[in-house]
Amino acid sequence: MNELLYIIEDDEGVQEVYESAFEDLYRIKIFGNGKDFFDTFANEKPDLIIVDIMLPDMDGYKIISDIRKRDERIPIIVVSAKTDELSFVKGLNKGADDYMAKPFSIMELLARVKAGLRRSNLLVKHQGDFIIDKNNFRILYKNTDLMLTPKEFRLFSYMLSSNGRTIPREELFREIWGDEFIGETRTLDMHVAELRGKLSAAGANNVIQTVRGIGYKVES
Amino acid sequence: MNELLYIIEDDEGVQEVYESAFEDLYRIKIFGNGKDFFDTFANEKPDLIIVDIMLPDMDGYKIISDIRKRDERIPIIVVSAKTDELSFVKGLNKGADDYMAKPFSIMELLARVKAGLRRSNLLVKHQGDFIIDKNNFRILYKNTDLMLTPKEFRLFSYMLSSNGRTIPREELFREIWGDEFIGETRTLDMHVAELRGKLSAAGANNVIQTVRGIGYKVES
DNA sequence: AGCGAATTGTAAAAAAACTGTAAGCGTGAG
DNA sequence: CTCACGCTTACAGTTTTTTTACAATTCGCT
Repeated sequence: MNELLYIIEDDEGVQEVYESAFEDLYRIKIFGNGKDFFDTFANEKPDLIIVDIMLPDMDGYKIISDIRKRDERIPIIVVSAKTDELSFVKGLNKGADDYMAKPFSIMELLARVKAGLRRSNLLVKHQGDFIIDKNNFRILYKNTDLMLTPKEFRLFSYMLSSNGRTIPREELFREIWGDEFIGETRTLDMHVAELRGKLSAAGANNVIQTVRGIGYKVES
Repeated sequence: MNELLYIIEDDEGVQEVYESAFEDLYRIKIFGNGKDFFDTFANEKPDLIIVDIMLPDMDGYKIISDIRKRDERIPIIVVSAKTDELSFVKGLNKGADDYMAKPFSIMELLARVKAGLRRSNLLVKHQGDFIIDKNNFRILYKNTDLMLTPKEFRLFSYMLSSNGRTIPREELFREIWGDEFIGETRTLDMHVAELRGKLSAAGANNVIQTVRGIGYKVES
């Protein structure tokens, strides 16, 4: 559900800063050098990449252009301890989208990352006839707003994002309700009923199917 | 490679100041009046324009709006010897991006120009009918200063700058109040109420919409 | 096919959460 | 001192979420 960030940074102190900053907000993987990064990058693409320019085994600029050779659009944020503009300009010319000087504030970091994700349109996701608009916490079905409440929004976007897989009730509880695991109650069913109501009101029928004994499934 | 600046300024003494200030940094062309400027402007577009408001043959304001008719995005910096705020406000409303009072320091000039070339760092930002003036911590709506307090200014400029996105309350707390995130209090609502009051007093209605359970949204 | 337990759907009521607004307090600048 | 500003408290009006209670459905088993 959360966006996945790759961070290339060798300083362990700074690594910790990243970890605490993104905790609970995004999923992150931190690489201490360029090689580890590219090994993983070959198999899995993140939603955004943060690169420190000064690295032990590889030039940060080279990393940026290598990333760009393999992928045109993933947002890249350059980070550098150098205060001079030149190093940033160079990074931007290699294909980075944004830059930050060390030391940076957590707030600034979060803002940049969010901006990067927005730019790449990740906050608006198309899923069949549905559009999940995380900017405005709405879900549209063929251009009509389903007018979901916050909980419904979270529930249904989770369902939509799990391509046709049957999602166990337990998983939904865990994801949407978290630890406050609710024992015996019809809460989930109620929300599903609400969703079904709003869906069919918008002309979308049989979107949420129940898989008895397991959970629910959303046709992709 | 160097950026090209056009400067409209009749005073020869001031012209020399510009020349020495920009020497080696940017290419500049200085015009003593509006006619010369537009003759050249028809054929070649600069990266930034500096306009003195008091000119012999033509009203500086008229120049600004004429430029804007022909080009939407070239940054324009207004310069005036008038110390009153009104002339600047007028310039901004005609489409200028920034302003400077004479006499100005070379450093200030360079900073403004640099900021202008890098639109993102501009101290004056146009956002729909609003003008965010970070020089003086004001926000203008169609010629009128909203007279915001510092906190209101920070809050509303943040809201304005997030193009139509729904901003969660949490984010507003984080951005405006920082880490002193106190649990439940109506502080944010109060400031929003204040803002709404001042907005509608200025004739701007329904600018801040509340998105229940999430936060607020400012229509783009 | 019929029965019963487990599971799911639904309506209504209850509880909780959320927002707007009024009133008042403390503080610091002028 | 007085006033503007930022914040808090209290409460009312709504909306959202959960609970309760019961109906309906499914499935294994005889």
